[in-house]
Amino acid sequence: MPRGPWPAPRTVRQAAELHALLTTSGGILYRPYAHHLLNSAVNCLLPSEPLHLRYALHVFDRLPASTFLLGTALRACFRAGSSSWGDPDRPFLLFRRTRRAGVRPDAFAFHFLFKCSSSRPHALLCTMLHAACLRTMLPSAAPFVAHSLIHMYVELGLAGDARRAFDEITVKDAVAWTMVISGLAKMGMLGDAQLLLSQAPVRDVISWTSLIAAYTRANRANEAVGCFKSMLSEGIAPDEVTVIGVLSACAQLKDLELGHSLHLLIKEKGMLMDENLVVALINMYAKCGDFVHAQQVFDAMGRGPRPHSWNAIIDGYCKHGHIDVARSLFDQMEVCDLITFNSMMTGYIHSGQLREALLLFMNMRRHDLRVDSFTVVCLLTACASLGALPQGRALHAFIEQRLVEADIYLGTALLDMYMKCGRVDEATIVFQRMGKRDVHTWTAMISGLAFNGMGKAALEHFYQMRRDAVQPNSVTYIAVLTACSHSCLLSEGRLYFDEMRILYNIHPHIGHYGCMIDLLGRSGHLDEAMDLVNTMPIQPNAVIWASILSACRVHKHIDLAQCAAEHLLKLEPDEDGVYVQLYNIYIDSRQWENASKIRMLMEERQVKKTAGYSAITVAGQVHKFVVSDKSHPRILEIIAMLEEISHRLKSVGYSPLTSQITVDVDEEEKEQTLLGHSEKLAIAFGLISLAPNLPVHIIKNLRVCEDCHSAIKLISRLWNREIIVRDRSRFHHFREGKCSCDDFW
DNA sequence: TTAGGGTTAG
Repeated sequence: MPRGPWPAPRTVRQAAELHALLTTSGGILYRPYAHHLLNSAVNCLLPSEPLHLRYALHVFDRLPASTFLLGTALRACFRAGSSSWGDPDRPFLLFRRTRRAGVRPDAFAFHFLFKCSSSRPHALLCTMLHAACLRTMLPSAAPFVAHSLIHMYVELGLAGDARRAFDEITVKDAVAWTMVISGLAKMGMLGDAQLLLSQAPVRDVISWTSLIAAYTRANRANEAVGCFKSMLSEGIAPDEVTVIGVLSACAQLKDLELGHSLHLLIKEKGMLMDENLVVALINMYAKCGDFVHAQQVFDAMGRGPRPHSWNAIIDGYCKHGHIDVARSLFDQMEVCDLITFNSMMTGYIHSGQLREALLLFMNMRRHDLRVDSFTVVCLLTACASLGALPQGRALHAFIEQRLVEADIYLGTALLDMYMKCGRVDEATIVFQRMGKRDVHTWTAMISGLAFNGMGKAALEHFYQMRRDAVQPNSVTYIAVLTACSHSCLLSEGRLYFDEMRILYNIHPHIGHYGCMIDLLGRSGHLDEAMDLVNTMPIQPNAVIWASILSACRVHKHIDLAQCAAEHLLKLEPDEDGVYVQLYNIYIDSRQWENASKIRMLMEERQVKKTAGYSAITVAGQVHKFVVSDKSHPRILEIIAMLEEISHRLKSVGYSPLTSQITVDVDEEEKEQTLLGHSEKLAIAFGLISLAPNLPVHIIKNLRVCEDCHSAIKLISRLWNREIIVRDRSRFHHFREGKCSCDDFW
């Protein structure tokens, strides 16, 4: 054992040698110098293996308790705690043991205890440590203790406690101000953070930056940019982190001009282009649709092995519909992560390529990626638009088994899936079980009820939403007005259409006008509907003229129908639906000549009729039928069932609506054509293959024809079967001879 | 032995 000063160890090996000396040479341990040496040994050991740290703590256990060593040991625990092998209880056990030995903890001990507690969600423990600290010392006496105390409460999301800890400090230093402001901002208490910022004696780059980032995270990009401007006007220079936050706000606002000027600022100031800044820049350019610059930054900096910048540009391409470019980048990636897959899958889903999305999902396993709630939300969205109920249910089971953490997005996507599959009861159960509901959740519920023809229930949910103090937004009002129009609730619709402006300052856009015009048209107030078309501040679009056209058909208003059709044919000359609607109107009113003119016009313009189909899922397999389809392997049984249907329908006085068929064939053949409609084939197949207690669930790409609608009502009664048909724009729930749409669709 | 802010997917 050398007598002179022993050099502080620099390597694990030197530290181990020192440990050996310290533990074998007895008396030296009691000299303060040994404590310093031990301390530097721990510094060497900390970033190395868990075994070394355990050894160091083992040595602490055998040393006589001292304030100094407690601090060092707690620091060791804290450093270890950030890795997976740290024992979370150790610091608190150490603290208790030393206190029992009569040792008074000092500021450093409390500092590290608070730091250790930040990662443990244990509010009571924190309060007890806080109280112990106050009994021993004043946090203000050592500013860093006050800082770590605030930090601890912030990390645990305890805003009130963080604020109290701050208020307790008698002499508040600049860091304490910054910490409480950034902490409140991080917890989403933006109003409080903003107020404190205005009261702070010094506002530095960090407090401004945290507020900017928090506004951006809360989707309040305008306010984030506002903060940035105030910060500049106070003469505070932004740094890299500030710029990242503002770039993200620019991406949200699609403010390319500001984004580009920030890029210039980065170059001018020679800011460090680290990965985070590169990601933020690429994201800004890509979200603004400036792929020339996005690609430039990406090619210069982002093509590294790590996926973050790839993710930013891939998501940008997906969001702008350039799925193929995104996919080609995706295929070039060496390392993908969950975000890459989720972005790509979302891209595919939004562009309607559901199969590709599901293939990617299958691929995730090969990359050893665990599915998370984002992924499940993507898949549920796909199930919802496909109407894939069994697959959606499988995902629900996956959630119930807690294989993925459920959050508010997941709950909303799940209830939306059930709604879009026509399962109002299951959607309602999901809704009722959700602990937290935001405006999206309520809107999904209201719009789901609306499309399923339960307008009154939708409005009841709207009242309840407001009772729960959730503010409706523009989309909520679309759902509310849809509920009114699908259930013909005219006076309610009028009320809400006016109310949204007065109560919430939401100005109606084309979608709201569309719902209102649809509602007026359906209720037979075609003049009023046309008044609104003529007086609204926006040019009417195809959806609006299509509503007028359908209302004209129901209310037999030929002249107006012609006018609406003319507008539609100008706006969407290739859309077959318009021709078909107008054609049917002429047929209904027996204007054969006009009808054949429409037919000729279609031929002339080479407009092709979209092939109608109906799909039904049996035992996880989707069966798709087109009109007069003979391709199904069980076609003989299906035909036999169709004959039975025809026979039983006629026995209760039903006569097929053959007037809709204009082809010059005999009545028998017309009946056969109607019987071969895809929805009837799908229902016949459902009746022969599904258990009698299961509802028959059909998904159709076009509107249900009138003959099928009447026939299905009767089938539901005769077979005592619930039949659900999702058509192009709504749901029909057939039960006991009635339909939820009240024959209005 | 002591301190604060951040990006990409629904």
